[in-house]
Amino acid sequence: MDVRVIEPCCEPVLVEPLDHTEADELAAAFKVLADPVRLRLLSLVATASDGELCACDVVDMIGRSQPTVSHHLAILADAGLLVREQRGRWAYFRVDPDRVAVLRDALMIA
Amino acid sequence: MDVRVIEPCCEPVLVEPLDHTEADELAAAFKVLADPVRLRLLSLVATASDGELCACDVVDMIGRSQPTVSHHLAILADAGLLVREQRGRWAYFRVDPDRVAVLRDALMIA
DNA sequence: CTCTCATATAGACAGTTGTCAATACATCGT
DNA sequence: ACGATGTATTGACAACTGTCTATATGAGAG
Repeated sequence: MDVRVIEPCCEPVLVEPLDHTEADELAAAFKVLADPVRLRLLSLVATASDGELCACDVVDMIGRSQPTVSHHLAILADAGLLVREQRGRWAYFRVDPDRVAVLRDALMIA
Repeated sequence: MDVRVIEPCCEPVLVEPLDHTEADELAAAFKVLADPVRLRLLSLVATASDGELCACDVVDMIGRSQPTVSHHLAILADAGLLVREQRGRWAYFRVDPDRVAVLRDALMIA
C-alpha cells in the first residue's frame, strides 16, 4: 500500500503576531508579487514546457519594453522566486519552488 | 490505523499563464499584503484569543496614528481579508479564512 | 578585431502609496 | 440635549514604483 505522509495543508502556522522585522521582510516579499507584469512573468516560467524560459522569448509575450521586462525579471530573481542562469548570450529563468513555498506557508494563518 | 485523506498541499494548480485580467486581480490582492503594518494587523487578528480584535486595542499595538490604522484596516476589509463588525461604538475585525486561502492557492504554482 | 544581438543600467517622469494633523461622524452615558 | 469617546474622512506631502528612451555592457559570429 502506497501511503504518502503529507502535512495538512491549511493548519494555522502563525501562533503569535508578527514582529516588526518579520513583517518588514514578509511585506517586501509580497511586494514582489504585487505587480501584474511580475505575476505574468512568474506564471509564464512556471508553466513553461521545460520548466524554464529564455528572457528573449518573454519580451514579446509580456507586451512591455525590453528594459521593463529586464527590470521585473531582476526583481523576481533578487527575491529568489526566479533563478537566473546565463547561457551564452541568453538568460534563462526557472522558478524556485521552495521560495514560493515560503510565501505560501506565510498565509497559513487561519 | 488513522488515515486522513488529505489533498497534496503543493500540487501545481497553474497550468497556463495568467492573462492580463487575472494578473491584475491577483496583483491587487497581493498589494494588500505588501505592507508591514497590514501584515501585523492581519497577524494580530489571526492570533487573537477570540479570533477577533477591537480596533480600539489595535492602535496602541501597532504604533501608528489612529487614522493610519483605520486606513489599513479599511484596505484589509475592502479586500475581504478582514471582516468588519460594528458593535456599538467599537469595530471588531476577524479574518476571513476563505479569502486568505484564495491567495495561498494562487501560489501553488510549482 | 569588429559587428551583431541579448541583456542590463541610467536617468527621467507620472502615478501611486503611507503617513500624519485636523476634522467630521456616530454612538453611548449622563 | 450634551459631552465624551471610538472611528472614519479629508487634505497634504514625501517617498516609492513602473514605465519609457537612450545608452552601456558583454558574449558569440565572421
